[in-house]
Amino acid sequence: MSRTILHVDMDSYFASVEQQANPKLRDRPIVVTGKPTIKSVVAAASKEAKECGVESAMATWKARNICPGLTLVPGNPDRYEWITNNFFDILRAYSPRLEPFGVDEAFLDVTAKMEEFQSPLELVEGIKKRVEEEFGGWITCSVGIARNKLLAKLASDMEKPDGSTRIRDEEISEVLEEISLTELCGIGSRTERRLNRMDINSVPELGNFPEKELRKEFGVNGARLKLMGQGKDPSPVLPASYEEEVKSVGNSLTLPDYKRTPRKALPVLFKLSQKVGYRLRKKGLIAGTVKLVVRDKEFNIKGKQLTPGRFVDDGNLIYSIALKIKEKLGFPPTPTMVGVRASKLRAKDSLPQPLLSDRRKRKKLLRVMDEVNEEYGDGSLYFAAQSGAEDLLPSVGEFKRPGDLE
DNA sequence: TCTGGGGTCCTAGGACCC
DNA sequence: TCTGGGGTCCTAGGACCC
Repeated sequence: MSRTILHVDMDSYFASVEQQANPKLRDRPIVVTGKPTIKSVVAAASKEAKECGVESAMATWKARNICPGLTLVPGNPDRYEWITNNFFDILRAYSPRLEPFGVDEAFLDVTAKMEEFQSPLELVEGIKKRVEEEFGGWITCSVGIARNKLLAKLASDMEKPDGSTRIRDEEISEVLEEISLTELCGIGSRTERRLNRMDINSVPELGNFPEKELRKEFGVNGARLKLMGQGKDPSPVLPASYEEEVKSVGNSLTLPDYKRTPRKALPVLFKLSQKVGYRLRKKGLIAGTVKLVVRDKEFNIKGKQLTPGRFVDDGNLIYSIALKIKEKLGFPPTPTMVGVRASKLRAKDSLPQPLLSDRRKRKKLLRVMDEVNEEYGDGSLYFAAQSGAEDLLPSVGEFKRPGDLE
């Protein structure tokens, strides 16, 4: 029996959430960015901003240029997470087989639910009505309906915002003829280029290509690619809760021009390490592996990781491990980005508690620091020792207000 | 005025153990 | 005196997604 799979995608998600939260932003072109500076990039654009041509991932200066009067809004991750949880709860009422895909999308297998409805579209109308009731019409979603995840995802993109699109089985081959390779989720620009080199330039060509040759070029992925070319996707909708097992926690930052030297990058790395440590503690996790990532002037990314044989959740330790890695990896003369990522995570309480009171004091100290930083903002309080960059930290008598430190 | 920041998964090779 | 094959862990790098 054929399955009925939905892909539900929130429209202009972060921007809609901000407009819902703040009436002053409604009906106006806004973009949500990481930091509201001209140097950053658009994370989400409101539909008013999209109308003037603003797209996500566009540099904010460029968005400003094509859309005068654009308002930049800093993101509020906690708010998005909260709304996302409400959103997923609505969907779960229709089927427990919900697979979150990013913060604002999910696949839903409603095959079993179809007996109760005349058509999938009727079910989708129900979902949309619930979403509207919940969020006052300010946050809407677009839904794709098809026999598998690949096609449902494709369909949800076809009519936006607030659309419902169904790809019926008999329409599949026609749809596949009309789309480009990269419109299939899983084929990016690199894969497209490799396919083009094999003289595969359309989705049907991919579907008809000999599997053996695809395997030769792409390994096990070759078989999957061929199926994609035929609009097939046997993968199940895997139910998982939204908060479920994070695999890694990392932070990175593109350096402003004046910090693009190894020496000036170190304090940034130090702060990123503290942030990673803080996030781990907040989640009650400890990490077995630390990875240092740097990007050079040519935008090549290099990373090196280390598994030191102990578990860490302390920014200072993470930083010192990062420094150790740096000795081996070296730093490009002009680093343009630095990042730290912690992986091999496990729950903190899965480790035996330390016996030394010294450790306990340190734990307490870290907890107090976290509270201060929560109150006054990231980086208000941190260790000066071990930063490897003491000279750039405020000296005694030069106390700075939170937010002054960069 | 180039090109953010958060992640995930996969592969391939090397080390090490049995 | 030479040396197979499997399992597991670690690491580097690539590709992709939102």
